[in-house]
This record gives sequence, C-alpha cells and structure tokens, in this order.
Amino acid sequence: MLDLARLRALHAVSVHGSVSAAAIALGYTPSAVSQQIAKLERETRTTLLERQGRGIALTDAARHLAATAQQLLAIVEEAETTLEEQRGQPTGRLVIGAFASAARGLMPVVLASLAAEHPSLDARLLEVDPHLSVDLVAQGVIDLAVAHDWDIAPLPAPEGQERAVIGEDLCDLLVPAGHPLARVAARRPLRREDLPGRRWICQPPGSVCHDWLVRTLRASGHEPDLAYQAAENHTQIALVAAGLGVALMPRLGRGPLPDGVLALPLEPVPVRRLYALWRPGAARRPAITETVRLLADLWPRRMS
Amino acid sequence: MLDLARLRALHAVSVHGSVSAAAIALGYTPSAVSQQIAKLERETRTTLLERQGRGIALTDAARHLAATAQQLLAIVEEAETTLEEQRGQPTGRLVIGAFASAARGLMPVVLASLAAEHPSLDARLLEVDPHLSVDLVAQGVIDLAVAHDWDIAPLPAPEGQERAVIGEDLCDLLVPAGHPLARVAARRPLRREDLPGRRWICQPPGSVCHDWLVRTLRASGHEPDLAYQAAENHTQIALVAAGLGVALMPRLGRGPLPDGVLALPLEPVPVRRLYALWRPGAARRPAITETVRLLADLWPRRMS
DNA sequence: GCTTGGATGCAGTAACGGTTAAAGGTACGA
DNA sequence: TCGTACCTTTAACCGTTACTGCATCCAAGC
Repeated sequence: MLDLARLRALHAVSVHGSVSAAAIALGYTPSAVSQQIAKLERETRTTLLERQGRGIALTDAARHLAATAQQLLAIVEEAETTLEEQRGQPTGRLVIGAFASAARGLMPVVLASLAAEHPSLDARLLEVDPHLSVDLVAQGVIDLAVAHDWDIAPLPAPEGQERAVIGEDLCDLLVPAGHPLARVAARRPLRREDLPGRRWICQPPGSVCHDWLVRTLRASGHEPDLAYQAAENHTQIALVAAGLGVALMPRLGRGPLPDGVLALPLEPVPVRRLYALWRPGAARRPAITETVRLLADLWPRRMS
Repeated sequence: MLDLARLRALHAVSVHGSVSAAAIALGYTPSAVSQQIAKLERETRTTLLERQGRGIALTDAARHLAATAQQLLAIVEEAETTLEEQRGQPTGRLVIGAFASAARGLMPVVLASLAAEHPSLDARLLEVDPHLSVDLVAQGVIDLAVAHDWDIAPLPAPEGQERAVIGEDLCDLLVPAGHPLARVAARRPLRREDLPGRRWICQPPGSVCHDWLVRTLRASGHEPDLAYQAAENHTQIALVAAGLGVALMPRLGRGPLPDGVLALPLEPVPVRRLYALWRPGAARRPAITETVRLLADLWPRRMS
C-alpha cells in the first residue's frame, strides 16, 4: 500500500525541483526526504529520482506518480475541510499572509484572539508584499491574505478568489512641528491644492503609497518631489521629525508620533480599503470565517 | 494530514460492519483497528464510532469519511497497477480464487511456477464456490477467479468482467469393476442412451455436476436416481468402489483411481470449460496476464 | 445467574521515521 | 588543476509509533 506521506514528499520534490527545496517546504531535513523517496522506490521497485549534475531529475514514472499524489492530496485536503466544517470549530493550520502595516497594527490582536478562543487552531503569520498576496493564495502558500487597495486604484476582483472587506484605513499628512501647513490646518482641513511644492518623504516606487502620491499630484498638473524614500514607517517619521519634508501615512500600524511631528487631516481624505482574500470554497472552513470575522471586529474604529 | 492506513481501517469497519470483522479482513487484531480509529478520532476531533449494543455504529461523519477513503484507495490501487504495468514484472499481492478441483489439480503447479519465476509476487489462493466467484471478483475479495461452465450451460459473459479460456475438462463415467457398462464400453464408446436406469453418485443439488446430470437425462425423458450425494470427489470414488452406483466425474483433480473403479469414456463427451475471470482493466497488471498465461500453459494436455 | 461475543485499555516490543554527522559527486572559480 | 561550494545520499542514533497479547468491560442470550 502506497504511503501518503511518501507520496507527498515525492510531490514536493516534483514541485520544488530539488530534495532540499522540498524538505524546506515540508519542514524536514533533506536527509529525511531523501530517505522517504528511497523507501518509496524500494516499495514500488521503481526508479523515481536520477542524479543530474548536482541535483536530481524525476523519471517518467515519478512524474506520473507525483501527479497521482497531487490528486490524492487534493481529496485529502477537501476531506479535512469537510471535517472542520462539520465540526464547526476552527482547527488545523491556517497560514495568514498580511502586508507590513496590517501585520504590525492588526494581526497581533487577531492572532491573540484566535489563540485564546481556538486552542486547536494553529494560526501562522507571514508578512508578504501586497502585490504577491493574490498569487500566494492561489498557490496555496497562504490560506488567507490581508491585502488592500487605494481609493484611486481599487483592487480588481481577483480571478477565482473570494474576499471580504475588513475596513477602511485613512491617511494623514505628517509634517514637522512649525511647518506652514500646520497653521493652515488649524483653520480648515487641508485640500489637495495644498500639497504641490513640498519635499516628500515616501515609500520606494512600486508601493501603493508611492503610486497614490504621484498619480494624485500629477492629476492636478504637478510632479511631486520625492526627495526621501524609505520602506519603513518609522524611518519616514524620523525623516519628518528631522524637518526634511512631509509624508503621507495611513493610520494603521503608524504607532504614536514623536514630539515634533504632527498628523494633519486631508479633505477629501485618502483612503485605502483592507480586504481578506481566500481560495474559493475555503470559506467552508470555520478557521477562515472566524478569522475574517475577527479581522473586521477588531478593526480599530479610530482608523475610519 | 489524514493517514491512509487509518482511513483504510475506517473503510474496512464501514464495509464489514464491525471492528473485529475489519481486523480479520485487514490481517490485524481488533485491538489494533480500534486503536487506529481512536487515533483518527483524536486527529480529526470527531466522533466516528458509537457503541451500539455489543457492536458499533458509524456516525454520519464517519460514513462520509469512509466514502472519501474508498475514493482514495481506488486511486491508490490504480496507481499501483500503473506502476506494475510500467515495470512489466508481476508484483504485489494477487489473490486467486479457484473452485475445488482446480485448486487441487491445477493451482499447485501454477502457484509453484509463480513463486519460482516471480519472487516479488505475493500470490495467494482461496478455494471458492464457482457460483460466487463472479461476485467475489467484482467485490475485490479476489483478483483472479478460476471458474468453469458446462457444455449444456455456458457461463454467461459476466457483466463488466474480462475472461480468458484456460482449457477444457472432459468427463468420464466411473463404474465399479465388473459393472455391465464396462463390458459395453470395451466394444464401443458409451452413449447417453446407456445412462438412464442407473443408481447415481453425484454432488449435492446446486452444483454444476448435479445440474448436468439432471438436465441431460431429463432431456431424454428420464429422471435420474440420485441415490448418494457427496461433495468430495474422493468420497464419490469410495462409493463407486463399494459398488453402490456410478458417477460422472471430470478428469481435473480426480487423482488416480483405486483398484476396482474404472473410468469409461462417453460419446459425445461431457465437457466443462475453465475460465479465468478478472476485473476490467486488471489485465494491465503483469501479475494477471502472467498468471493467466501459466494457467493455460500448465493446463494438463491429457485433460482434453 | 453464568456464558458468549465484541470493543477497548494497557504493557511490552519491534519497526519506523526523524535528526545529526559524514561521505560521495558534480559544477564552478581561482 | 585543484579547491570549494552545493546537493544528495548514507550511517548511526534515538524518540515515537503501531502492532500483539492480555485483561477488562459491556450487552445479549441461555
């Protein structure tokens, strides 16, 4: 009787292309994977792996067997989902992928709640780039993604994935104390006309914050002066505190501002919307529904 | 990750209706099966078995899981067949069911050849009633059946099974020495007209030999006098030797006749045809094709 | 009542399946 | 050409698993 664990090892080797990569993916040492497959070869009396240079190559029989393994694993996963659904309690492993701010500002409290309320759920966190989250969900690397879009560039409904809105995250303009705009903001909310002509501190190109700034200012005919680029919020805040420029920053995960940095509201306020994404059908898992519920429930009200 | 061995245990319990029956079918002790399923219950955090009187009953979740297990096991069996086919050498377990005479007269030499030529094949023999063999093949209890029909009642091509002819087994009339028919047979072959009016020794009702006798004599307007009924050939021969009557007996597995018993040829000769039966697609297994080949090759020429 | 048949719990044991450490082999660079 | 780095495999070791055998418990039947 073929063993499922061994077939899973073969499948992992087939997918990742090497014994070591498969071992990492499975959480074993390469030695263990190698032995599993050697045992599978003995049991089936078939050569599955052939050494090719420094690595290995799968034989035809191995590729066919790996395809069968994939089929089996899909059925097993389906069965496990059904069991969890029937039981109604979150169980098993749930890998959540979240972008940096959500990982800092939202996930700790969510993960703590999950751990407290559902001890048999093994929830894990992976900080991922929001652009990659759709693919990572599809590939099965993560089961649930926390992603976001931006008011001027809504997230297209991902092909064959389901989603729910977690909440809306508002943006303020960070300025050093004593900045001219602080006096303006004391009288009225800042408008987009107030933004051109500043030295900007923002994220590197390719990030949504960067794009928002460029597109919004260009729409009013100006090219923003992106003088300082840093990925981390704290770095940006430090640059603002040093009086080097102004920054646009969402409230989620921003943390308390140091003395000498002010958060000024904008009108209309830039907003990004946070979503949870999962594979179609995965909502049958209580683990998914419960986590999505907690994400929305624990979404800080002050954000919106 | 659900374990296939445990799922197989659950499936066996589901099929056989009790832990002990499942254990027998799987070749374990009931304790082992009970522990397997207890572990499966812990892993899935689901109740699968409930005590019902002296036995057990499956929960809804267990029935659903057993159905999934069946699906998985079918895929695994298919994969194992493909592996054996690719390798081209008989391997794995092959359960052969044969009716009594074939088990005695044909299978020993076939099994010995298989064991000698294919050490990695685990061939097993089960003596089965020929009427049941079609069902047993369909149920998967046996992988290959050696069955037979009778010239006046050909075996209908079994629904959804494949077959091959092994050979033809001829029948003689056994009489005690000094019986009047012995003198007739010395001059010419016996004909059906010589048969009525004898005291018959034959198998119990329901067996093919019994049916052949009754139908053949009734066709010529006579009711046979079935004075002595015994299932075993040797018993019948002993009854003939004691001068109690005559018997019709196929040559396969008949063994040497004791002094005082003669085998007289009939014209036309009653003949039964031996078949090998297997599930459709199973012929992809070299184990099946090789065994069928040996069955036909080692079929004793003197029989036909 | 006792007996029978079946499921389960427990102790013991053999085999399995992992890790670490060391040993091939191959490609790449000095 | 040799050394190095990388990957796979092997060997030794060890904790865990998964059987068996036996005892126990429960329900049904005599």
